[in-house]
Amino acid sequence: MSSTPGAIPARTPEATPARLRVIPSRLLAGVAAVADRLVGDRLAAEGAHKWHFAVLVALDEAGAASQAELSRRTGIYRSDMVAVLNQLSDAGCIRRDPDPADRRRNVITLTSAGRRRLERLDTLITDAQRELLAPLTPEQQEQLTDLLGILTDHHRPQHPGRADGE
Amino acid sequence: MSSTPGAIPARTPEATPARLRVIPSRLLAGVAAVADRLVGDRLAAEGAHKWHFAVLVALDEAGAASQAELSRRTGIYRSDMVAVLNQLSDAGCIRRDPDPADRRRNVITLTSAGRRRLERLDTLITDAQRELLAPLTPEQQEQLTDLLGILTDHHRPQHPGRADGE
DNA sequence: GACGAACGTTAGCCACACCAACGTTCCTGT
DNA sequence: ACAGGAACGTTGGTGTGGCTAACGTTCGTC
Repeated sequence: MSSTPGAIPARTPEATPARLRVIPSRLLAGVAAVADRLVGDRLAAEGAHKWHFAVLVALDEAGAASQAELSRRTGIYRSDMVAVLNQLSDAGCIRRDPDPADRRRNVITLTSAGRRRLERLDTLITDAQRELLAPLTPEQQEQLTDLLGILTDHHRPQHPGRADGE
Repeated sequence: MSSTPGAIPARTPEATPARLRVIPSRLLAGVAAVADRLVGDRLAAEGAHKWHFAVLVALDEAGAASQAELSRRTGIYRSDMVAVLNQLSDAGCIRRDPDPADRRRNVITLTSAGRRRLERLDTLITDAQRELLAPLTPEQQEQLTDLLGILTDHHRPQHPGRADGE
C-alpha cells in the first residue's frame, strides 16, 4: 500500500513511460507506423499503394518476371499480387502475357507508361522519406538505414534451407 | 522493345531489388514485423500480449491511473483498453475500482501479482530485444535506439492543438 | 439547472498479412 | 510412356490490429 488507493496521485497529464520509450521493438512499431502513414497518404493521393511501387521497382530493376518471382522479389503474397497486377494492368503500367516458354506463368513487362508512373511514385516516396528522416542529420540517416539493413539481412524472411554461404 | 518479349531473361532466383532494400520506410516495416513476431511469440507462449506488458509498465512506473490515462500513456485505444484490463483483472494483475473522487473513472491499481507478472514479461521482452538486435554491436544497438527515439519524439502521436513550445 | 466534455463500454469497420484449395502445366523417375 | 509431385495463377476465406461510432453516465461550467 505504497499509494493511497482510491485517489489518482500524479497529475502529470500524459507521458509515455520511460521504460517503454526505450524498447526497440516498440519504437520500431511506432516509427514504422508513422512511415507507413507518410508514404501511404502520398501514394493514396495519386490512387496508388506501396505495393504498386514495389512491383514497378522490381520490374524496372530486374526486368520482366513471372508473378511468383515478383512475389518473391517484393515480399507480396502471390494471392495479393493478382489484384496489384490487375490494377497496374488496368492503368496500363504493365503488360501481362502468357509465357510461351512455360505456359503456367505470365510474363509481366513494364510498359513505358509504367516507367513514367514509377518515376512519379519514386518522387513521392522520396519526399516521404525526407519528411520521415527530417529530424536526423544526413549521417544519422545513413546510420539508420545501415542498421536497419543489417537487421533485415540477418532476420531473413525465412531460412527454409540455408540458402547462401552457410 | 529493348528486351525480348516472351522470355524471362535472368535466372537470378530471387533477390530484393537494391532500390527497395534502401528505402527506410520499407526497412522499418520489415524489421518492425520481425520484432513484433519475436515479441509476440514469446508473450503468446505465456498467454500474454504486448498490450498487457505496456499497461503493466505504465502502472508500475507512474502509479495508479484511470483507463483513459492509461490509454494515453500506452497508445492503446480506450476501446481496446477495456478488453486488456478485463484480462489483466481476471489474472489478478490489477484491481479496477471506481474512483471515489470522480465516479466516471476507474482507478486501476497494480497488484503484487501484477508486479510479479510484469517482472516475468519484462524478461521475455528483454530476451526478444536481445535476439532482435543480436547482429548489432552494443554501440550500434544504442545508436539505433537513439535514432528511433529521435524520430518517435519528432513525429508526435498527433498534435491536435499545439501542445508544446508554440 | 442546462450544456458540453470526458469517462467506460459495446459494437463494428477496414486494411493487411496470411492460408487453403483448385485447375493447369511442368518436370522427374521409373 | 506415363504417374506423381511440384510450381504457377487465381479465388475465396481467416485472423488480427488500428481505428471509429454511438450510448449512457458523470463531471465541470456558465
